[in-house]
Amino acid sequence: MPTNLDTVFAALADPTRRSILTMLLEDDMTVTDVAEPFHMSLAAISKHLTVLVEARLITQEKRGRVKWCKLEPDALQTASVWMQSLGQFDPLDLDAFERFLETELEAEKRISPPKDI
Amino acid sequence: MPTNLDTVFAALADPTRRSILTMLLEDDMTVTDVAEPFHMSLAAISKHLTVLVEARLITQEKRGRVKWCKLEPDALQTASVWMQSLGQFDPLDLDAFERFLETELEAEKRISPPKDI
DNA sequence: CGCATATTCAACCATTCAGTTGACGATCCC
DNA sequence: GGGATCGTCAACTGAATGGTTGAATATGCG
Repeated sequence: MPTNLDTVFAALADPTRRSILTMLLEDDMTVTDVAEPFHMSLAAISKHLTVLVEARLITQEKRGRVKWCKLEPDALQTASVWMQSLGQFDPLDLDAFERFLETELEAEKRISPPKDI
Repeated sequence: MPTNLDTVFAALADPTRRSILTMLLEDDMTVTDVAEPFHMSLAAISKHLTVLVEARLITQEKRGRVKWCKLEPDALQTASVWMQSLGQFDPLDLDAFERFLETELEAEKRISPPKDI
């Protein structure tokens, strides 16, 4: 019985799925539009999207022939808080947290969406 | 060529490994001590520890016969910042972030260390 | 030295995962 | 109705994962 954290982290462990999430950060997209930049079959992308849905990282809504994919960032928060608890600073200590953010925003810049990360 | 985010998230996707990390949050431990609460072979735990080392989530240092495992939370930060960027709030907006933490600390309480999560 | 402890290695097994291809069900539109 | 498009399903493959057991390697100690 995989827990929520299991599925969320497993979903995030794949670079294709992380790319999809960053693409959806910009806008909602249809399944074929999501698949377009990748060199892999539509079926493969469809499977990736199912993984993201089951991790509750996205939702899908069928309108007519097409299915729209929408980022659902709430599921990230449990995982994010879990990770912060390992970061060994008190999440309520915002001073420590501000220091953490200052040092870590450099690292973020090194991450370049929408390509594979 | 798996990237850092690949290995970090993959490492976090396993509940045994997350349990190990929370145990190490309390104190450094030897390999056999880490293995003790789990119902699985020492070799299995040794493999899990290797995964955590390769994700740079822990370090190991051999002193005499025993090998000490130490939490290395820095590797979490890249991943954590990546997740925050998906959370759609500006990490520098601490007001928004404080609101986020208030609502999410409940969720954290539902996570009970040191058992399997 | 010789034994016990600590950890890893090697080989193996079952399961899951990421991808493919081809067929199929919906839906839109002429 | 009939053709084109959108998306999933089913079956398959190869590789990775999580676990086992038994042997091997270090190291500490009497």
